Amino acid sequence: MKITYKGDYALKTILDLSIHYGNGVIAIHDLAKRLDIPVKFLEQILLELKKGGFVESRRGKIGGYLLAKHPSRIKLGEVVRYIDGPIEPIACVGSGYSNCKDLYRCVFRKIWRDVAESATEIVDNVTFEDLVSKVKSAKQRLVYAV
Amino acid sequence: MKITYKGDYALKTILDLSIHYGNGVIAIHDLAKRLDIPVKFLEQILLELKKGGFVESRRGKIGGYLLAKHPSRIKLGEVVRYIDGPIEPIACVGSGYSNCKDLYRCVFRKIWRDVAESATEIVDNVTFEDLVSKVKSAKQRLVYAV
DNA sequence: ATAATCTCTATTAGATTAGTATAGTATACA
DNA sequence: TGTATACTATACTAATCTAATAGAGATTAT
Repeated sequence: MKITYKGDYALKTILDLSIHYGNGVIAIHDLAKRLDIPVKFLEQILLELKKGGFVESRRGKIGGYLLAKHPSRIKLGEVVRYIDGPIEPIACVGSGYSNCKDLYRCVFRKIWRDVAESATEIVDNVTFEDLVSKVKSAKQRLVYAV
Repeated sequence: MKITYKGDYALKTILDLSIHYGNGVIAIHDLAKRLDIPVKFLEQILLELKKGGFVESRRGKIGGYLLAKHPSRIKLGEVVRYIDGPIEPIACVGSGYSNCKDLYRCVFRKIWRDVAESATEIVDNVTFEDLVSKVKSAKQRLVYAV
């Protein structure tokens, strides 16, 4: 399991769209500015997120992007798996490897599977709605702190 | 957290040496044959494991490698961290990032830390002695099965 | 001496990743 | 109906990482 730079920003993109959920579309230009990454790079991320069914787009002059479903219906784990692949420390955990040749590997596999399961349990138990409320309460604390 | 090919074989190397613990040194040639990887590649792995204090070596004609400590005193997690780096899904979990600039990142960081902690708990709770006994009982089952 | 073994560093080939470039297509609106 | 603005799609590049190879050297039993 490795979250890439692209994956990291895919998550931040969805979080941003979650925060602005219900306010219509958001232009990629604004999104890129807030996330502080190149527009062209973000384009690729958004295209991939669209293919994955996480976001929708409107073309044309007042076009932009918006979430394809309510933030409460998008799990953190789903997005991670879609962008950065299976949540496993090594590529031998999933099915298709059950008849592994060497005993050594098998001894480790059980452990990697445990690790993958515990990680999955964590990230599949967090929705973007949860994250939005965390962002909001963090902002709240900031206000009081000042 | 990503176990590389090299890391995978570093673990298998230590497991092999654990199985043969107490029988003196093992020549790299034999090890490479059992693990089925190029000798030259294994050399680098062993050199690194030596630097990490996991194995010792004897030079000269009847030289070879052996574990530097008893298999019960080597945790799986130690070796993983030494060869493949910190057990984190993304490089923003450890200390040194506590003053992160953007709120977005902070919201995710807590989760990546949770993931890292649960993975660490698993791999730090397994010693190579444990793995050896698993290998042995697996072999036992094989015998009975035939 | 010499053969067998470990030591050390450099190099290469391929894959992955972040980022850039460019030529489109769709739509609102004057 | 023209045009500005936005999304679509694919190709390309530079940097980094990884697996693997190469070769010269150091140590030790016999």
